Amino acid sequence: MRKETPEAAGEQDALQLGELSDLLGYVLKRAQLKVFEDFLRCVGSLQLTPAQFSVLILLEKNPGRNQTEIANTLGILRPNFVAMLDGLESRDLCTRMRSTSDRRSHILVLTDKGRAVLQRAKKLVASKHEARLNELLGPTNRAALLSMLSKISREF
Amino acid sequence: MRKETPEAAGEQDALQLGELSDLLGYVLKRAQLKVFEDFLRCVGSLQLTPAQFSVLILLEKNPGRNQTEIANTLGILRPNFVAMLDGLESRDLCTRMRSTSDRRSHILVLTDKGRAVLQRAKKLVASKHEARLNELLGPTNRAALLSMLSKISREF
DNA sequence: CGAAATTTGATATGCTTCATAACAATTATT
DNA sequence: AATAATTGTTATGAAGCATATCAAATTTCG
Repeated sequence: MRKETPEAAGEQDALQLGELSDLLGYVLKRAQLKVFEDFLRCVGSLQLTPAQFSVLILLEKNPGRNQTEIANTLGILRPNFVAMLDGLESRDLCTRMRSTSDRRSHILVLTDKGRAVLQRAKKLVASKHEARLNELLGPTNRAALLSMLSKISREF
Repeated sequence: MRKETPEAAGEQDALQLGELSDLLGYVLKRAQLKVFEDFLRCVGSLQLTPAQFSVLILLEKNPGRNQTEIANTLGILRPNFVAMLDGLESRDLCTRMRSTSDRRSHILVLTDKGRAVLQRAKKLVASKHEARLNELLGPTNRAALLSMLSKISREF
């Protein structure tokens, strides 16, 4: 077994990233993977993925909405949202209720358990996940980062 | 057909994102999708995905490396890199050459066509893709954004 | 040296995400 | 009333991502 250093398995010398280090999309993707990874570490004990967490947050802030509305604002396609809701509903985190005004649509509501899990998740995210980012970047930089990313999401 | 405004299909009022707008992972993912989308618009005429583009860049800056080394630095698992290389090789953009020093490994080399396509891709990326980002953020902000994202990739 | 362990590229496989077409039930349009 | 559109759903396929396994080649080390 050749093991020169504890890490760097497979490379003898570090490779040159070249213009990749200046390619925003590349750095963005790498950072996003890291952040999601840490999210799962922090909130994984509640068995919540980032996508599921985002759904619960939206249900809490927007009561009375149906599947299409929630899915659309999250960029989830309606067909793919069905299985996702099945999962949340089977764990009793939310419920589909037939709308009385439009019997085609399902109004989505958080259950008490869903609300409780969401509160715990929010605390984990704030105290572990976002806190670690704050420590790494500092509050000012973190705010600037969020602002620029939001701008890209909206206007790019 | 009820069509109040040209856009916003499916929602009557915009939903509240709530704490999602302050969740770095959420904003990061949305921004990343937008950037990749634009990358494909700009360089799609060359039939290059972001991942393929990153491979070609790495091959150019790191001649004489094998599949494991290239895949590892890009975070691609070796099994998944095989089909990717098959695609690039079938389009005559790169070649696998058996190493003379280690007959297990394949040295990856850019073909002339691969080099030419890469140059054209780089120009498209610089003149259309990154230029648009520069216009949106400004050079200073863009540099700060890159710096913070790199820091997250490395140290988070 | 020579047996055992490791590495490399590859195949098979499964899971998750993402995208499209189509359908029944219901509602809106005209 | 007839037609079109919307909602949730199913089926389906492509793409990304992960693991186990394999043969060939190399390295390690008794």
